Amino acid sequence: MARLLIRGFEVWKSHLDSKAQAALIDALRPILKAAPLFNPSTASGKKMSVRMTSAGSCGWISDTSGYRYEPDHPAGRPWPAIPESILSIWRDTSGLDRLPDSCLINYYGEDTKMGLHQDKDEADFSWPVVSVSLGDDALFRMGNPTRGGKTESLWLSSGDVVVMGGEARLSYHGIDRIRFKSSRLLPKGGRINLTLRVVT
DNA sequence: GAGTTACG
DNA sequence: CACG
Repeated sequence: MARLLIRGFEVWKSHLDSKAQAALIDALRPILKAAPLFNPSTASGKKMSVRMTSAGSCGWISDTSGYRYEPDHPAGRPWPAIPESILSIWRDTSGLDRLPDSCLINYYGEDTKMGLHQDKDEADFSWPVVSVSLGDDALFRMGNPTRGGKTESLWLSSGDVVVMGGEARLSYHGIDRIRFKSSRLLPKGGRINLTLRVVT
């Protein structure tokens, strides 16, 4: 549907219809079984409210040792492969031949928030980051490449895709609020965000 | 350091 | 009292 450009963030509203969204949830089920969600902490030892896991050749990890990409789930097994249905969202929205190495899977519950941050643990910032929203609505905040200054917020809903490339690739962004049970995609409520990245 | 809160 |  509509494509908005806000501070360099490319927002594809309603990119995925409800059938495609349901198919993605089905594709995620075996991944979450093989690589269960875990509750990370920041480098300073504070618990994050989001729960996460990954698919792909590497996954983003945060613990008291710091932020990095690892080839294995904390339990020791390699991350599951990224399903074709997810790779095809990357192709459609990025238009690139190169595929992402990593798909971070974040689960947001009723009170989960994600503070303003940059995605900067990747080797080459010329590749965009693609973010897929599934489930409950989320208030997304978009800032600037440096801390401070004005920000703009936008409600993201299930099926929306955000592409962070170019001037927005290193821009601060975060999630301020979840409208719990605003969507019926996940019967128990909550939001799943998929973040696709070229890491290496 | 992807956290939390105060404050205008 | 919601927002930045």
